[in-house]
Amino acid sequence: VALLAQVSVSTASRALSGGHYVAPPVRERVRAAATHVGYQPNEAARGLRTTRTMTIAVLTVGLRTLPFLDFLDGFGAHAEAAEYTVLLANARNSEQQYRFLVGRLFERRVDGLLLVNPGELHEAARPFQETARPVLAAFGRGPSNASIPLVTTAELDAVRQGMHRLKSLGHTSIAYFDQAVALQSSRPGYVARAAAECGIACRVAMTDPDADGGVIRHNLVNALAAPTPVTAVAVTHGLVPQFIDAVRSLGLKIPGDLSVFTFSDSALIDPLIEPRLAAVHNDLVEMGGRTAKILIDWICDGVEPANVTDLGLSSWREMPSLGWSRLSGG
Amino acid sequence: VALLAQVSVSTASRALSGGHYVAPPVRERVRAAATHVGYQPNEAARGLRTTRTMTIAVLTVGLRTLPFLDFLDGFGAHAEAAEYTVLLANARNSEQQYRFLVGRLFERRVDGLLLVNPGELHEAARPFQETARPVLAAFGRGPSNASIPLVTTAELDAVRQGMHRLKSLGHTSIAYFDQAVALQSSRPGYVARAAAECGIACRVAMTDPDADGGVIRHNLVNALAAPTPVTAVAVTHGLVPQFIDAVRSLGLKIPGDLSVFTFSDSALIDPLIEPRLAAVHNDLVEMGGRTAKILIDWICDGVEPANVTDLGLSSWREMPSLGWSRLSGG
DNA sequence: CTGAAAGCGCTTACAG
DNA sequence: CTGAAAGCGCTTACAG
Repeated sequence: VALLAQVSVSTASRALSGGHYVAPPVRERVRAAATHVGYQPNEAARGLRTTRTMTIAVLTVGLRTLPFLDFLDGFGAHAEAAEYTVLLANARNSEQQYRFLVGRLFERRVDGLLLVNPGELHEAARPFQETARPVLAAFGRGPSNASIPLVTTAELDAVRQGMHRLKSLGHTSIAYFDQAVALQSSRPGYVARAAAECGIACRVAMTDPDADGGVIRHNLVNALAAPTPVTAVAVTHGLVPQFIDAVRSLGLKIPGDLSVFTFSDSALIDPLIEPRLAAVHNDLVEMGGRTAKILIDWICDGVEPANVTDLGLSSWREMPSLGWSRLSGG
Repeated sequence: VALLAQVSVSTASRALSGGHYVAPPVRERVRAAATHVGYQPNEAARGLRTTRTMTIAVLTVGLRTLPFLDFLDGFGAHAEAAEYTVLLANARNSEQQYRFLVGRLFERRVDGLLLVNPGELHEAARPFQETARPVLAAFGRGPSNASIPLVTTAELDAVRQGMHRLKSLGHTSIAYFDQAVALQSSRPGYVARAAAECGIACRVAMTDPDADGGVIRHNLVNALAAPTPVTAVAVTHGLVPQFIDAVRSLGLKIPGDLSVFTFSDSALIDPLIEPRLAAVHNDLVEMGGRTAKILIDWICDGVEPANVTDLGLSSWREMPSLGWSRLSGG
C-alpha cells in the first residue's frame, strides 16, 4: 500500500488509522490505494504491537440451553458494535476441557474473559487475574470464585413473588428440579430460602446434566410419594422437556394435580406446552448487552465493576400452569 | 524465560517447541524455567511469524436453531482435538452484519472458514478465496456460490422415503413450510421434486425468519382451503413450535386430520410434541466432526475437497404423526 | 547442539 | 506534516 501511494509505511499507517497529522491529499491517496489493492489490516500484528487483541472470550460449560442463546445474541451485538470480536469457547460439560480452553484463551491474549456460571472452577481464571486482565462472571459463581466480579439478574425477588403465589394457592410442600451442570449453581439455595420465608417446605432434586427422562420421572414419583406430598414443582429450563414428558406419562394434570413454574422461558419451546408455564422470566438479550458493556468498559477504562452487579432483569410471569384457571374458573 | 534458563531465545524457542536439536539437559532446564515463570506463548506473535493462526471460523446467519448446536458440538470437538480454536461469528439474520463479519474474520487471518448455509451471499467469501484460504460451505449454498466446496448430508433419499410413505397412505396434495432465512436454501427445491416423483402435488410456503405464529396459521388455513386441500405437511425444524401451535388452535388432529413430518429432530423439543413427529433425521454431531476434519485436512495438507461431499448422514424416521397409528389400528 | 540476526505486519515515539 | 528506526513476541534459516 505504502509503495503504491508512494509514501512511507508510517505515513500510510497514520492515514489509515486516525488520519491525523497527515495532509488531506496524501490521506486520500493512501486510502484510495488501500481500497484498490483490497488492503486488510492484520489484526494479529496490530495486537502484537498494541498488546490489545480486540477480542473477548465467552467461556461456557455447555451451549445447549436456549435462553443462553438469547444472552449470546445480546452480548455479541454489543461487542461487535464496540468493534470487539467474540470468541465462544464451549467446554461441553468437561472440567478438563474447561481448563484447557482457559489456556488457549490466554495464549490468544484475549482482552477480557466472561465466565458463564463458572461455579467452583476457580483455578481456571487465575492466569488472567495474575496478569490483571479483566475477568467477569455471569449468572452465578461458586464461593471460591467470590473475587471474580459477578453480573447477574438477581432472581430472588421474582422467585419470592412466585412463592407467595403458591402460598396463596394453598401449597405447603414443593420441589425444585435442577441440573447439576458439573458446576455448582446458587439457585437451589435461594429457591429453598424463598420457599422457607413463605413457610413452604422445599425439596431440591439435582440431576446429572445428561440425565434422561427416566431420572426426572423417578424424582417426580418420589416427590409425590413423600410423607408430605409435593403439590407444586419449580423446574429449571433445561429440564422442562423431560419433566413435561414425565408429567404426561404419569397421567398428571397441570395445574389440576400439580402447579408448575419454570425459569427463563423461551419462545422456542413455550408454545408447545399446554397449559402455558408460569416463569421467573429473565430478559436475557438485554442482560447480554449490559454484560458486554460492563466487560468492555472495564477493558477500556480500567474501571473494575462492583463485586456483584445486579441488573434487575428478572420478573415474575403468571401463567395458567400455576392454578389460575382452577381458581378463577377460567 | 531465556534469561532465567541462561540460554538464548532461539534455544529456548527450540526447547519449548519440538525439542529437537537441543541438548536434553538444556531442554529440561528451559522447560523448568518456563513452568516456573508460568510462561504462556503468545499465539498472535507465533501466528505472525508462521502465518498460521490455528483458528478456524464458523460464520452463521443465525444461531437459534437447536439442531445446529449439535453440529457445533461435533465441529468444536474435532477442531479442538486438532489444536484449533474455533471462532463463532453470528450474523443474526443481517446481511450487512454478515459482510462485516467476513471482514473481521479476514483481518484475524483465520486459517479456514466454514460458511453455514451461505445461500447467495457470495461476495462475502471472496477475500478468502482470493488469498487461497480454505472456505467451505455446509448444509447448502446458492447457485452463485457453486465454487465453494460443499459438505452436506444429502437429504433427498430420506425425503423420497417419506414421500413414498405419504403416497402409500393415500396423500396426493401436501405443503412444505420453511423459513426464508434471508438466504436461499435448496431444500424447498428437492422436497418439491421428491413429491413430484411420487405424483404428489406440493405447495411451498416460505415465511420470514421472524414470522410469528399468525403467519404460519394463515398459511396453514390457506393450504387447507385450497381447491385440492392439503392433507399432509412437511415443516422445517425452526417452524415446528409455531406450526404445532397453529394446528392446536385450529383444533386439528395429527395424524387424524393431517399427516406431519419434520426435518432434523431435536431431543430438546421432541418430547413435548404429541404425537411424536416423523422426521428426516440428520446425525448432526457426526456431521460437525466430519466437516471440521475436511476443513482442517484442507488447511494442513492442501487437499481441496470435492465440490460436494455427501456425508450420507440423513435417514427417515417413522413416527405416529404420519398416520401409522390410524392404519395399524395402534 | 547453540547463538546472533533477520523478519512476520504493524504502531509509535523521535527527529526532521 | 513526514520518514527512518525501534520494537511488539515469536520462529527459522544461517553460521559457528
